[in-house]
Amino acid sequence: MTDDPWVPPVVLLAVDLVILTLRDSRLHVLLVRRGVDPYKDAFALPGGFLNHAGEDITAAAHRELSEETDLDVETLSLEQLGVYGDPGRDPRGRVVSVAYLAIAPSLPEPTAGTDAADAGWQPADHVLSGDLQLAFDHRRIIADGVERARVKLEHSALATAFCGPTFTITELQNVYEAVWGIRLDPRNFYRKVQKTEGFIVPAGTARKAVTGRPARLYRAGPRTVLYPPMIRPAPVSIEGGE
Amino acid sequence: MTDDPWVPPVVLLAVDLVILTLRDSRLHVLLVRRGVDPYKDAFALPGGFLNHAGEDITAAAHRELSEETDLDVETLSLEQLGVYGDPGRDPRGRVVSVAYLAIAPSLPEPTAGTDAADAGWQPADHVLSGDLQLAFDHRRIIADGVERARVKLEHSALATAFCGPTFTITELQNVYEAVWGIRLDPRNFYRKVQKTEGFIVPAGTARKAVTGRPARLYRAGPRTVLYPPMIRPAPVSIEGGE
DNA sequence: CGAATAGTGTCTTTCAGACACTATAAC
DNA sequence: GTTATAGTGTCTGAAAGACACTATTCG
Repeated sequence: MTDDPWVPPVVLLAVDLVILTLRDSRLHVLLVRRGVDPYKDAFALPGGFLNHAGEDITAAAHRELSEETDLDVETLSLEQLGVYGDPGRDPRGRVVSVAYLAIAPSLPEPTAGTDAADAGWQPADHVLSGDLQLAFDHRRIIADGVERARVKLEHSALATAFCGPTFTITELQNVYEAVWGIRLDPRNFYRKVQKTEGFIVPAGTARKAVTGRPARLYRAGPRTVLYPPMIRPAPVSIEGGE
Repeated sequence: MTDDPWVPPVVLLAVDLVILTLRDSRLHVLLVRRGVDPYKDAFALPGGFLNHAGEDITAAAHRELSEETDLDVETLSLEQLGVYGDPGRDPRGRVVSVAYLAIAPSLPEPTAGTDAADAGWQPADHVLSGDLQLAFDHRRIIADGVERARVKLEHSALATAFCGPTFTITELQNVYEAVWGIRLDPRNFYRKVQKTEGFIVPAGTARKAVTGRPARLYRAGPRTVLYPPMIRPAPVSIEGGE
């Protein structure tokens, strides 16, 4: 504390979106290619600064989301991931970014990019492995977003956000397998999902596959918190380091 | 959106701390009484603005924490809780606050307040029930912090952060009971905690109670992620609303 | 001895994991 | 019929919940 005429410093506030979806049973993240410096031509998360000083941060996230995807705001999962504000993360000055995690159902279209040079879905494992040049600390943000999605799949009905309005149990299982990166036994998965009351509710039967028995369709149920949770067979590695 | 030479808006960045501890087997949160407007004389979370434009946010949280408590930075749990930036949350202007959650071991001293008019531990349930006049959106932040602590107790060794360097299993059980707000069976708790390898490690035996058999002492083990997790008997209420 | 707290053993039920089996479609 | 996917039934082992019992201190 000082007794001088001290004034608190100001920062630029940005919003970044980690938008995850499933394509070909693999987890993908939406990235744009930057058209301007810094990090020109590198991949980056969709996002941007607040429009005006009075804009709500969550509203800004929704705005950026609808600018980058043609997703319905209603059907959409969007939650705050965290703040990334290391000094020096942005060479332009002190930029503090609020990251959001959004889950999108599989979209047939690659993307309807508007803002950025071009936008597209990139496989998450490819992005995280470090092969792609990413702007700022966005690789870290994506890693945090993927990990958040993994954890939320256990305790919430988030998995249904990856699916369309109706889906089969097998499709739901694909979500878990893709996000967790493991294989699950279909029989046990059926049993577990069915007995978790309110998780999914029947929505008729329909053809989904070209061959084989037609699967029943389900919609997301009213339950948002899963108890007991879905069990992730084993953490990637049992933590122990000291 | 304008096509004028637009410049992004700036915001004031603050840091707020939800510091939780156990006193008399009840969860408490550290609050200060504001000496200045706005919300003069109301209770508020310890915190403040960045010192200078280049200060790291986490560093600012550590700084505020050591200003409010005399806790060792090393032994301390501090993690980001989220961003609270609603326009209008602060009448002075656009203030965006990054909230942090800190867990403190039970301290004999009420507090060594320095910055604020006076500081003290308040029972969490009392604070959350709405009896106390709280500044800004701090009640909401505290509620989020308590909920985060509840969840983290299940999957991490956070509970040991509530205890001193050594503790008995009964003391550890008290942490779970206080934070979760339920009673646990001591026998089953012993079994569960003991077989979670690396959670706690023996640290001799010593007198803790005035009467009865002396309890063994333990220290926090190397494991930070608990797998399998501690099971919270039932969520406060099974979520279902649509 | 009794009171009080610490800690162990055991039974039962529930549930995850493994896997054999049946069901319904296209061809 | 064969092939392919959907869905059910059953066994087994591990672990949570309930709770009787023993252990070690103080007075």
